[in-house]
Amino acid sequence: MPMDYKVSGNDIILRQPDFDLGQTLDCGQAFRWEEISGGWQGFYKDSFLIITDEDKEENLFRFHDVSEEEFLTVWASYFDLDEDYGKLKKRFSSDGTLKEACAFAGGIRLLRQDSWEALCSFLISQNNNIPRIKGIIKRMCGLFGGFPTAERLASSSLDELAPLRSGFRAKYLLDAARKVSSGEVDLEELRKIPVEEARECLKKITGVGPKVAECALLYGLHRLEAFPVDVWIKRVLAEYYPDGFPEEFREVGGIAQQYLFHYIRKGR
DNA sequence: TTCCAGGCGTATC
DNA sequence: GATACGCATGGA
Repeated sequence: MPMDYKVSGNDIILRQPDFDLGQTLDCGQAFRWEEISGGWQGFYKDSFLIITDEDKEENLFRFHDVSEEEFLTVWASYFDLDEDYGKLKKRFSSDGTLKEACAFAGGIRLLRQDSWEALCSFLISQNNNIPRIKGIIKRMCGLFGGFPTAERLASSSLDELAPLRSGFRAKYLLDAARKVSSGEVDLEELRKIPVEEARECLKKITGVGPKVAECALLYGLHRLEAFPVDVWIKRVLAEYYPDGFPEEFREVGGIAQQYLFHYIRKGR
């Protein structure tokens, strides 16, 4: 499916069905986006973006002050524009619950986030709520002048992280920073190896259990077979899938999970 | 005031 | 291997 976009002055105009900014950027997968008039602003690594709805009827979006090269090399990947979500949703529609979830919020896309940032984000997410997760990450970026690299974080102390008010999670961040910066956990390598091995490798980090490992795999490494189960997904599984989640969707279970998560929280 | 939040480490059985 | 409890913080 060729990408449908054009250059407009300093901006890029994209035509993209199956894409809703709020549903995608505020559904608990990424925590560095904030709503502005007509759209959203946020970061991928150090790249800043303002993206607005250009024409909702026509599925048009405006990427502000973005060169064609930056659009193609950074944002097209970040927003997963190569994936045909229409086709995915069609596939999911053979299941009644998933059909409902996709009908409720069919504009969700699975972002291809930075692996290190996603790992940190979901370490912070544990036993926490979304507004506070955002607050902690915002304070972290403020403290370090952008999202800190693993190396930078590894060279800091618990005292330095105190202003984050991240509670017991601060020590987890430091352990992750040490193991990633030393190469003991090689995040990029985890894209290639069998998912079960990648899971076990991530769990070497203190504070990474089953849930955080799945989130790091899905949101940071785009391992679509990862299926994070939190309290909300537990409710979905208990209520709608008492015999287990359908095996036929397992290879893209992470995307299905994203629709279901949003649906159970906001959709009924 | 008490409960809960995209859990995990530890102790105990 | 299963289950119970504490953990930092702050909003509801």
